[in-house]
Amino acid sequence: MPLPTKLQMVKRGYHHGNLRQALVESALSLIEAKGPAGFTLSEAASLAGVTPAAVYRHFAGREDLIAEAALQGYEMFGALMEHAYQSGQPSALTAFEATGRAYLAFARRHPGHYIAMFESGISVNRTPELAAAALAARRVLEEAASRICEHIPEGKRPPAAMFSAHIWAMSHGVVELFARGAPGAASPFAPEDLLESGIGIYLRGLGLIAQDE
Amino acid sequence: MPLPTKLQMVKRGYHHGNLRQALVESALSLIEAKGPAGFTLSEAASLAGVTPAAVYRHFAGREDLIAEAALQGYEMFGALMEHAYQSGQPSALTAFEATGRAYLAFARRHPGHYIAMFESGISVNRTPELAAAALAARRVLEEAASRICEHIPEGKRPPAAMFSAHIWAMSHGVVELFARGAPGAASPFAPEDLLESGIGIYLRGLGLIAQDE
DNA sequence: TGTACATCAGTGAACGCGCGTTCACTGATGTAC
DNA sequence: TGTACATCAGTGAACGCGCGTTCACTGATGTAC
Repeated sequence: MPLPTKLQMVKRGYHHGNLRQALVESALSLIEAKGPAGFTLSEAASLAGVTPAAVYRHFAGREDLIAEAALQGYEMFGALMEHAYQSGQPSALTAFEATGRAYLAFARRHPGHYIAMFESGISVNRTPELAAAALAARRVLEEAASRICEHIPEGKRPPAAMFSAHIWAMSHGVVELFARGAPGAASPFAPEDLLESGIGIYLRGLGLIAQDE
Repeated sequence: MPLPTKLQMVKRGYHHGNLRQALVESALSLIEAKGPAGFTLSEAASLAGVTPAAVYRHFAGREDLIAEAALQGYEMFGALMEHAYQSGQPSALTAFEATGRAYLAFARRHPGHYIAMFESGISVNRTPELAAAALAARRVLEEAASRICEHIPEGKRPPAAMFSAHIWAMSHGVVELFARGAPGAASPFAPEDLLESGIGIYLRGLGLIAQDE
């Protein structure tokens, strides 16, 4: 008896085998290629080799499909941030910097997910599941920020949530303005360098990196 | 003979009087209310009290109308930044901080323009005119950054373009993540405070504000 | 001041299109006996 | 091992809709004489 597993997922008869996930992936490709507005349910269906009506066996509709793509994105994103954080240990500083880089790397490597999450207009409060995944991802950064705050003298220590919001905003801004759209859109600097140096200056402002370094 | 001017713009006969601008303003209201995807040419026309076909007397099509809204946005934006910059003079620092605040204020006060400019997906390189307006706005911030750079000892002085890119990114990130969408979306801090404190810490990192202040 | 005429901003009807969604159906699969 | 049957993932035809866009037109305006 030959091994079936992988082949069965690829082979197509009347039944698809794993249509739900195939649709999510088709949607991601289309979103990546044509933007969230250019994405149509029908096109995603035909890219998955299936009739538009078949989509309704797995999703409530167009929005629901995008929401699933975003959910998977948040889950990946959270996991990547967590992994970056762990790999930067034991130093609180390097762990923190690694999460900053992970943000940009995620946007670069998974543009479809990124768009579904941040540019498709679907609300994170659409389902409790989605909200939870988004919160979990944010928590990683907040946790990293709060760990690093312990190194700041108590008097001048900013709230960790504010600290992480700053970093998140800078990361997001760099991605939106310089990493997406036309490559090298508006700046002579690579987004990675921009983010790295920006975070560096910010951390220096908090007294976490020596002024004379 | 009674004074005609203002009334004629409001009164409507067969001819509108100032349809072009009325369409832009209708488009802005719709974009603000329903997002860039929810905006339709037909709806903008009927909001302006006119048949969809009439739009084609003034614009090449739907995209062209959005582009005009974005263009007017960039022009306003540039002027506001410039004004903020001037009003913060003569101190390079306060002038610079004022431009940061102006970014957020613009997004708050003119959400339709802001969306047309940054979230509608129209490219800044669509027309030379649009590109020029966008560049001019960016130049104000770069100019402010470059003036402030003179206060930094030469050795540790970052390129002004990088400096301004950081500030732009942080401002943009704060707006996107915390000022738009559901109010108070993801942070317990007011966007204004978040931006102000973030820029403050960053400037401290550059040695432009005393560490002990 | 009045008439003829050119201009052109807006009309309204029509178009083709592709969308999201529904529905009764059918064919493949897996299970019970 | 073979047959009957339940399940349900996919089909394909159809729908109503509103979109952007076009076209020949018409009515208001301003100007020349």
